[in-house]
Amino acid sequence: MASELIRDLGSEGSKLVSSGCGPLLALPQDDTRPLRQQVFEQVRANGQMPRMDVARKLNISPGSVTTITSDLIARGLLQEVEDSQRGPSRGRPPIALRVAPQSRFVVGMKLSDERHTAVLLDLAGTIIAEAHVASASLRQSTEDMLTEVSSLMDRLLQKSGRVMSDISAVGIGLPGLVDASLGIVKWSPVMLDTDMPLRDLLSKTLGLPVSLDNDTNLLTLAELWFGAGRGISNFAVVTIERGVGMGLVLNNRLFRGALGPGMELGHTKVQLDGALCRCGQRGCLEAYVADYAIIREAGTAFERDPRAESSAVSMIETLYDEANAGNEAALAIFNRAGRFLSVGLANIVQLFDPERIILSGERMRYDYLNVDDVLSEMNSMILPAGRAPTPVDIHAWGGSVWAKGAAALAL
Amino acid sequence: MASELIRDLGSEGSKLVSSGCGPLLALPQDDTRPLRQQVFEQVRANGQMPRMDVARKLNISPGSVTTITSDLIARGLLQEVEDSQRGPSRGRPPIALRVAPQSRFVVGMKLSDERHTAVLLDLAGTIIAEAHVASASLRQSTEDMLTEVSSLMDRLLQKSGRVMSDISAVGIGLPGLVDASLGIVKWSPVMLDTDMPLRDLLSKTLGLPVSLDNDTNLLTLAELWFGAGRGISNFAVVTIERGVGMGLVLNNRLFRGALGPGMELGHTKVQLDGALCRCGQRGCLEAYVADYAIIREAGTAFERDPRAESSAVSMIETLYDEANAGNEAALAIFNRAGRFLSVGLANIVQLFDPERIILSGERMRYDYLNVDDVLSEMNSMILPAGRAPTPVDIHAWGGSVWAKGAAALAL
DNA sequence: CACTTTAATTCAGTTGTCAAAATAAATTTT
DNA sequence: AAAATTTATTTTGACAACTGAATTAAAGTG
Repeated sequence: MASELIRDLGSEGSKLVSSGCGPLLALPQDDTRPLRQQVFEQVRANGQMPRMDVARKLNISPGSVTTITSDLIARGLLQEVEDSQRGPSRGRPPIALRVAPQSRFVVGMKLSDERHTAVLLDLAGTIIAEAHVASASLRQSTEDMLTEVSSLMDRLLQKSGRVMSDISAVGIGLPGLVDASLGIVKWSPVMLDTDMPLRDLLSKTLGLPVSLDNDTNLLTLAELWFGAGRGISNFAVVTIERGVGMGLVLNNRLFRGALGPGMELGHTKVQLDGALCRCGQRGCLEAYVADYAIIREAGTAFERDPRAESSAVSMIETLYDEANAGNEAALAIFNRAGRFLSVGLANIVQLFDPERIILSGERMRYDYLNVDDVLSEMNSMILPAGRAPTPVDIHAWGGSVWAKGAAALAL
Repeated sequence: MASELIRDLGSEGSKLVSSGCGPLLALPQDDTRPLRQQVFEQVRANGQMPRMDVARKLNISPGSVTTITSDLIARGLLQEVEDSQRGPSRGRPPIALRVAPQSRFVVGMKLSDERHTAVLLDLAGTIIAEAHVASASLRQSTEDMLTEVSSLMDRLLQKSGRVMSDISAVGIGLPGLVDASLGIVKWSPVMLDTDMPLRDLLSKTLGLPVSLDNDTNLLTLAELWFGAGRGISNFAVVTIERGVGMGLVLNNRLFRGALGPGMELGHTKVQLDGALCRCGQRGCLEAYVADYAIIREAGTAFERDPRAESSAVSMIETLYDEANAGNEAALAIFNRAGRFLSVGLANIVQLFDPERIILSGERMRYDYLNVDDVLSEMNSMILPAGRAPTPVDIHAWGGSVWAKGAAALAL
């Protein structure tokens, strides 16, 4: 049985003569963006920079920069900065370039079960306007979703005083399993339908190009574009919300995984035959760290009916207050969750060796789990002991961050 | 304390106006190999292919292919295939191209504590010759190592009838922590010295360009170039030998991690406060799956002195025989190791979502751990349950595979 | 034998980039 | 103040890489 699977790699020598060697690079992998775009991205990344700096940074000749930038300026994508204040220096003063703020706009949206958020950004990444709309119900039909997105868009345009034709692209994120390349929502907690080609539907409804992705990936993109991930090539973003999610940036690009719905840190196993997870399996990280896990523990410890309390959040807050007041049992619950989180983070470090880990989520959550303890425990679990500890950032975000990531997706 | 770490990402909006957005692409990362090399790699990957196919595959004009290939042929790197047998078809028959087998050679070496292996390959990846030399002692001084490598090279040249100047490059792999980009051996079980710039020393000794890397990465490269990894963009290679290691290919390229010595699957935690690992921590995967862990268990179960047996391998073999003979305790030991291996593999899938996992190691090892059980258990731990199971290949390799990977490194 | 089909080559033309010279705008030196 | 220096940008001619269309080559088909 099993031995049929086993092939002997060493004995293939004779076949190789005709079959070649080396990776079968399936893709022409045109990673080389045209220089025009590189120049534009360079200017956007720096906010503003003079032509010579662009030339030096990209290792191209100043002449090329002049050619390219004059073209970009003519198209209205870049503009020269007037003031360009600078200290006393010799030589002709450099004229900084920046992305023309009013040239194009993109919209980012985040759909959730409570309310949808949208932001309008210019190409420089500045927020021009923001709008919200409450979602009618926890789970919606596709049609209702399209309607709500439309009305959200209308409200955003109205607030900003722009019209539809000012918008170049829309990025949209929602929880669940999303195939970003095909634009299909395989399953989402906010949608009734499954396997829905939502991107194309939205694109037709709005009359604009739409990008679609998972909300965790969006948050990762937001960190890459606007947050602590800028300038870092490899990092992981861990979110703790209802579940535990992860986004990964490798080589300055969001890594979406190869086969499936992406990375599921929450269902990484941290204990064989461990606590029962809502996914039905045992020992998942989520079964120790997520809010329902904490509530479950509290219910056992204090014999409370989980359904007696009004909401999960308030229940955890009550528990947290008790822990702070010196209740040993409550404290133990949070400590245990923190220790398992340490395991999960340490495993990420062992497997990926990222330059940095960014913990992202509601501020509250990190107060619950004692951050310092989690980090020191995580570092104690990493080998070799002597290595420089992987830095961990903690970002508590406002509601619009997801939407900003969605806009980045569109850009 | 902790709260100082916490920044509010959402409130940074005002600063962004001048600081730009988008990833700070620090790297000029000129990923665009010259077209000449792309054509060559295409031909090498396919073994042989006519010019028109190259043009179609790379989306370049046939004219360019003619220009480039005639140049490559003139340099002796490519040659036309005479016979080019083909079925009846209309039109001018294509003339296939292949890598000229005798044009250049590379050498791959694998250093270990028992013996060193070297292979001589031509540019098409065919093994021309193979040589071994026993290593004098388990751990060596750098000087002794250089001497041994030299004599290994001499023996290889003698066997193949080539001279030093026929060789273009050398790739060398050894266990331990290796910084491949700097060519420095930070620590290795086969070397006495640490932080040794072995690559440059070897390069000076041999008078050839040398590449150096960790042996697990080498094995991964071997899979990418010659094995099951060809044509797959994202996969993981898991090795079970003395420890448990992993190599990762992302986007057709070996991923070496960002900060440290790379990926350490063996010290991934699969159990909080679990079994003691030789690294001093608890709950490492290695502490359940590695041979010393199995021996330790056997010692406890049967009250055998681990030092009484002659060698670890023979002890495990004895235990395996007993398990097959129906000894419940022995069987339980292997089953437990297998279950923890399942956890480790499932975690890789959850975090990376690779297209495929390749288990690589001595054939024996996989007979011990019941492969079918491990795989089905692994799949049962992956979410969502409905997804297509990640295929797992098992490769038992001969001794020269590592060395072939080293040669790939050189190519 | 003319015609079709496919592969490979030739060649004029386009494109993108660079190196070097020229120009511009400031500061420092004389 | 004029000249020299320094740095940024633009202009220019040259070059190398690649393309597209036409051409040649080598087979099969009717």
